[in-house]
Amino acid sequence: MATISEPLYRRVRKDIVECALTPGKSFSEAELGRLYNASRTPVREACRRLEHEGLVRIIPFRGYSIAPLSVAEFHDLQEMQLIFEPATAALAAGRANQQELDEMRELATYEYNVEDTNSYHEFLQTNYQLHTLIAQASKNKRLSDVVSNVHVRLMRFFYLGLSFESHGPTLVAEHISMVDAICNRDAEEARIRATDHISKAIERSATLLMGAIRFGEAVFEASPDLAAATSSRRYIVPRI
Amino acid sequence: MATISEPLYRRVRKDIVECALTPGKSFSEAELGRLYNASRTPVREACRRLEHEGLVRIIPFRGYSIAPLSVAEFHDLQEMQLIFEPATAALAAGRANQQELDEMRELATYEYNVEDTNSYHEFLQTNYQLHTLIAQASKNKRLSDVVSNVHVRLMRFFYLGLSFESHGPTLVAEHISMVDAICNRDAEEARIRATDHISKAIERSATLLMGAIRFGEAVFEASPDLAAATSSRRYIVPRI
DNA sequence: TACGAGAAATCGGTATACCGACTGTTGACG
DNA sequence: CGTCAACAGTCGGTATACCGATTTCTCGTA
Repeated sequence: MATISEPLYRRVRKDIVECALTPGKSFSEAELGRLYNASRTPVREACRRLEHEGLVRIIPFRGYSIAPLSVAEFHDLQEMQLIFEPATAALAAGRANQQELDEMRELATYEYNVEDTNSYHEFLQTNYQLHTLIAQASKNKRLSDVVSNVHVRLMRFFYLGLSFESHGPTLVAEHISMVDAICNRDAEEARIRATDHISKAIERSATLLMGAIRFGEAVFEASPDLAAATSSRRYIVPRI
Repeated sequence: MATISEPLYRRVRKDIVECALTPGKSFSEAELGRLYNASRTPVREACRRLEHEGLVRIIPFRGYSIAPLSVAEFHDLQEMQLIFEPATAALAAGRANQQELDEMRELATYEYNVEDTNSYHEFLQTNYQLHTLIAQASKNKRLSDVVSNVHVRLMRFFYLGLSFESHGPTLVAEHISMVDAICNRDAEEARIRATDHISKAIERSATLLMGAIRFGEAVFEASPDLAAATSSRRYIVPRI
């Protein structure tokens, strides 16, 4: 590989996910190019990709900003998880191969130390890998791409410390329970346990959200999504 | 709006969806630029977007091709529909506003003439609009974006005449039944009817697939997805 | 004739100059 | 003093020249 664009894209994505690039912060192509030592063309390309993935926002003729974090987005993404994960777990139960099952067990047993930030971040990666692997095991590439994207976008919230705090052993137990069902090829049980896992994760983050909204006023945006959703325009869906 | 990129993207997407651009056909940036009277930059941008949406394939340093249609993709997309549509229908039952409900009824009653290709294409658009509207009524923007993309990708198969043939009244009945449940704010009933609708659509297309695979040898690719999926590499999911 | 090395052509990746859209500022006029 | 219009600065959109990766063709050699 000799392209500038691809590694640039990965680096910027990593920095956005880990919140090294502040959510909501606006920037210009030249600025980002200076930061990562690249010229405008690959920067543009990376930004376009990131926009499709919901990590960057583009205002035509104006500029860019790191996609802000909003309560609405957090809610949307978790709602999607609640729909997707039980489905992928059930499919994985029927389709995963032995290698995948082994890998799942390995990833599911990872536990982290609440006190240690590095350990927490390590866990976030492991958690991402586990859920993505389950999605991949569904053998539905298009589906697993979507699930992976949902996780990537959620990770930004987790990197802010929004969730998971002090839930280490609980989470591991839920993961193992889910993976067990998949290993037993029990699709319905896998579906139930995945639903349970995501539901509980949503409950856990709900309480944390309360505190986060206040501290995060600089980071969280004032939910323009909601305004757009409730505006009373006529619903004409465009054709292709 | 004064950009070249955006309308170009829409035009190309339309042509791909309607199979005016042959699935699998390879092309170069310059070629597409000549076809649509645009220079390389906007062409590149449009192609990148389309790649992300699964309508164009990019081979690095080599060139582009219109994403081929494969049985694997068709299967994946329908499987996703079976997961997403019942969920969006249930959410829409709880969240749709009056305008959306009115619009749904209008779209659901559209019937087409089996003999007339124009009428069939008109129906494909209406069908797309209905399903997209239901997704939008879920008030989950990220979810509805995904659902919309699944439909766009499926429409290519339908434009080939792969499905829907001579099922007009049946389809309309299923649509109305689904919309009725949503209008009654009955989430569980909406979920059931959406599941029913998609299941039947999958069954209907299954029989049609048989014939299509043969006639479509030039159009359908030999399922490299399956080969990739079953290859016995070690499953290491990359980190972010 | 078969094969392989090297040259040439093709085409995407990148850098960059230029253009036009949008913003913010400033100054003149009411 | 307030308002609005003209202007200048900033920055993304586009066109294009150049570069390098990949492939293909060709020609010489075994």
